[in-house]
Amino acid sequence: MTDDAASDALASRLGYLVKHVQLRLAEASALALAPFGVDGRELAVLVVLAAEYPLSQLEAAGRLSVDRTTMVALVDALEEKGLVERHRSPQDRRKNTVQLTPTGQDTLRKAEHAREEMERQFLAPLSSSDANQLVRALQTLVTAPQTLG
Amino acid sequence: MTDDAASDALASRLGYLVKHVQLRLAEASALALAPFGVDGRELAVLVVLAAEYPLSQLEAAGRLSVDRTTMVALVDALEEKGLVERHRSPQDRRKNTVQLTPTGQDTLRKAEHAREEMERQFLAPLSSSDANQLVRALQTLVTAPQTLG
DNA sequence: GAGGATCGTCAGTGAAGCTGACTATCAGTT
DNA sequence: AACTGATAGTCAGCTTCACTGACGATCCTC
Repeated sequence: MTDDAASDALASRLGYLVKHVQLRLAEASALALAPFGVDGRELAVLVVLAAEYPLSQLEAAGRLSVDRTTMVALVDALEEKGLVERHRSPQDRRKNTVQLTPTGQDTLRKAEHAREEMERQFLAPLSSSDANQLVRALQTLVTAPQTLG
Repeated sequence: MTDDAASDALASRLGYLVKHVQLRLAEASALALAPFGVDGRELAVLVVLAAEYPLSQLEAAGRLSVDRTTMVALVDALEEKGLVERHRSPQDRRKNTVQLTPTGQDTLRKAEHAREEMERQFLAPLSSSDANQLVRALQTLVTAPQTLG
């Protein structure tokens, strides 16, 4: 009874729901990606680097909406693992072009496969049409113009 | 073209979507709650305390799935603002019962109203049936048993 | 009343992300 | 060609958040 009152009070709160979905997803992601030695953020970097070439660190940061100083640490980690290589751009020597090594491409392929399987399991409690609609709704919210104030 | 490739590669990633929805929501929430001097986490504490009384710090922490050491800091902040009061429980003197002050109840009422309006605006890009279904899907995912491994 | 568990508290730790400052480089102007 | 302003990468330092481990106070069971 009182439990229900508290549950109800939280269960409809968007902030609570999104935060906890995120926590659960992060946990499942860490577990699924652990065998490949990368985390979700690093894998996302590999994805954007593979999708477009060549990409500077700043451009990659822009694709992921992360700070350029954050990207430095991400590329550092990936480089130490031998998954990417930095090269000074000949066209603009301020920029680093970052490209995947063969190992990086291999890791990307396997880790992406594991991520897809993890997401499938994560969405398993939903019907496939509900799952699709969830993804579409999230895309809409992320893409929608910010209406602040 | 290449932009689309990168967008596509990210747009369907659940981790990316949920994380960025969470970031946007946190931003909107901070803006909406700023006038009341509380943040989303503090408001959630007020909600569970108002829904059930009396609640110890540990019980409140359990309702929100936060650590008890985190709850200490949250109650500290709320107490400093005069929104809650700690009282040693007479039944079990290890426990603090935490109750809302009149100011706390007033703040809760107003801030909850603002939060609801913020969520309405946040979900405005979706049809109302899509919004309802999104909330239901998130509830399902949060409630579903963890299938780790 | 002795031993083990529970609650609140605090100090320290780690991850994530930011700001600000610095260097190197580029582009446009004169 | 030199000067100016902007840009890319890097680094140090800071903030926030949440955790672990330890501690004292209190409770419960035997």
